[in-house]
Amino acid sequence: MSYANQMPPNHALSGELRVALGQAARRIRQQRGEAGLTDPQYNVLLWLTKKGPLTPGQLADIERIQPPSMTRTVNALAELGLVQKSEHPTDGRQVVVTLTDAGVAEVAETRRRRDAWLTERLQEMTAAERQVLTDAIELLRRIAQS
Amino acid sequence: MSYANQMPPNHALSGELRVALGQAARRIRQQRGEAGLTDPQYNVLLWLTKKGPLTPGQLADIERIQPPSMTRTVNALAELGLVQKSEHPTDGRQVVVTLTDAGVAEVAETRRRRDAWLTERLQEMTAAERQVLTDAIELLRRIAQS
DNA sequence: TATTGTTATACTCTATAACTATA
DNA sequence: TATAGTTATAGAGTATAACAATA
Repeated sequence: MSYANQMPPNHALSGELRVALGQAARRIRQQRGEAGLTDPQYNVLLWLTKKGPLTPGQLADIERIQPPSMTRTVNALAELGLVQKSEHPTDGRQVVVTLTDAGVAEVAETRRRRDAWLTERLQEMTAAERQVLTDAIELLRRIAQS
Repeated sequence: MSYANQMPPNHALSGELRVALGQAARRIRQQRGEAGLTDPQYNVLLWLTKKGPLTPGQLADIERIQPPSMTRTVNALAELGLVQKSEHPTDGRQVVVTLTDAGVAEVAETRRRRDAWLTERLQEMTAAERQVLTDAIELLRRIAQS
């Protein structure tokens, strides 16, 4: 058997990609500063920044975690004063999560700190390499959302 | 200000890449089958497959976690019968972790199961898109190892 | 009856601090 | 005294099951 005129088997790419993704993601995560927000907490603030107020259920769907997990994360952010929970105007079952001013400021500061390390790594790369990663982002999003 | 003749600022790429990486990695992780190994457990088996017997300390270094965390993972694998802990031949302080036959078989089976989902996603992509991800793997490794 | 969110409970990963055994 | 590994303890994320409130 030969693989002439054929890409390497997808399962080989799959295995390498999966391991590389996992290790890169963890490495980046390790760069969070002391006393910084955890990954799930920061992600929630990012979504609120991007989409405006959301319910816990919507946040759980976006992050693909179960509602009880999101309850926990939102409560932690509320205790930190970074988000505010309020009643839904028309549906008494729902809760609306809104960024506070402190939350907005925290997003800016945390983003700066957490991206700093990765930005340095990217600056060590060539423009062509950065382009590969730029192209990969869309594909990674597709994987994440499927 | 214009960005003509200039890449998007690296910090913008950094933020998008970080989020996309994290979400893709988590999505893939969610695909582990029931009763399958956890990520850290599987990673240890992979390293042992690749490098042969290692000490807990070496495994902790490779995975960039603290020794107590690795002790726990190795013990879990030992209880599952997938690795064996034995004395170091010359240094009584050290421990040697070796794959058992069951561990070797488990690696093959777990790899197959965990890669299956991602392989499907890759097959939905074009050859050019797969090439982007193939190129990205090396860059992700560089990020992970820096 | 269905939906939204929470509480209760449990498991895993991770970390730091303190301890044991060996070099 | 330094190193390798473990134990003790704690914090965070995640999940499922059961419950309350509302639609």
